[in-house]
Amino acid sequence: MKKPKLPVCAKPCVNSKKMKMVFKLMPPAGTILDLAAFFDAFSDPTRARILIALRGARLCVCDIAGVVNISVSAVSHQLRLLRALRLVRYTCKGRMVFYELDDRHVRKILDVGLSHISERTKTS
Amino acid sequence: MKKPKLPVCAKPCVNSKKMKMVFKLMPPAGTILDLAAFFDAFSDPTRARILIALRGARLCVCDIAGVVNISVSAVSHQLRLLRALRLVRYTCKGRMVFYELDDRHVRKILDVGLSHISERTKTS
DNA sequence: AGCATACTTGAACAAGTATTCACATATCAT
DNA sequence: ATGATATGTGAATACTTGTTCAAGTATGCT
Repeated sequence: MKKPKLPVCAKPCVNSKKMKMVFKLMPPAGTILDLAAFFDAFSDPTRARILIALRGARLCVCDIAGVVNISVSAVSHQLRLLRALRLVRYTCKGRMVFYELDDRHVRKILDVGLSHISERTKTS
Repeated sequence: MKKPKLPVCAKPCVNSKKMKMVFKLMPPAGTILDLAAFFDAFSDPTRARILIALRGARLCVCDIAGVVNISVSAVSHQLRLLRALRLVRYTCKGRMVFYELDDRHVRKILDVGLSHISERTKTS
């Protein structure tokens, strides 16, 4: 009777100690989803333009539309998302609504992103 | 004969000096597109998990699939995108390919994003 | 009150994309 | 060489999403 082979793991490369260690470092699923949603706010060119514009000054919806060169409606839709994710804050003055970046993280992310881009274009 | 009214701007709120000033601060269109594409890499939950996993250690495709709990094929497709955007680097060891984060910006962005999330969840 | 302005919102369509499946390539073991 | 392992890739499908259009709220002006 042939001695049965030792049960070889179907995928020798997986289940390594390293993998388990990394797995333990992973944040909970909810955190990852929030993180992805947070970055998603920056991932659309229109929203990126809006955020960069707001990095320069506090602006009303109308001015944002002008700077970004897109319809007021489209801006409003995007601002709704940015509001929900707490990337922007707003204050009402009569019928006008002024938007600004919500906190330092947003500005920091924009800065790091922009410097990443400028370094990339320099080296390639 | 009635004196004609001064030509009032159709939208009084636009064309303000502030808007023009902000407009001049805007980076060129290409830069914005690159920036959005860069953040887009972080905006998918799967890619976010991959990047966070790689923040913990250098991993082969198989291990990434294990940690992220998704098919190897799906991981490979995402890695292709991450490679194209230069967010990850790889080195071959035989038939295995090890991936790691490409530069400090990527790690920094993940860190700032995670701290944004943790502060948000604390205050709300 | 009546009208214009500033902004918001819901529905619908178009465009983009993440995953799956099947197959291809390449390396290692026997 | 043969088979198994590790990864890459093209096509197809299902899902997501950004913009537009039309209509709705709310504030200010005369």
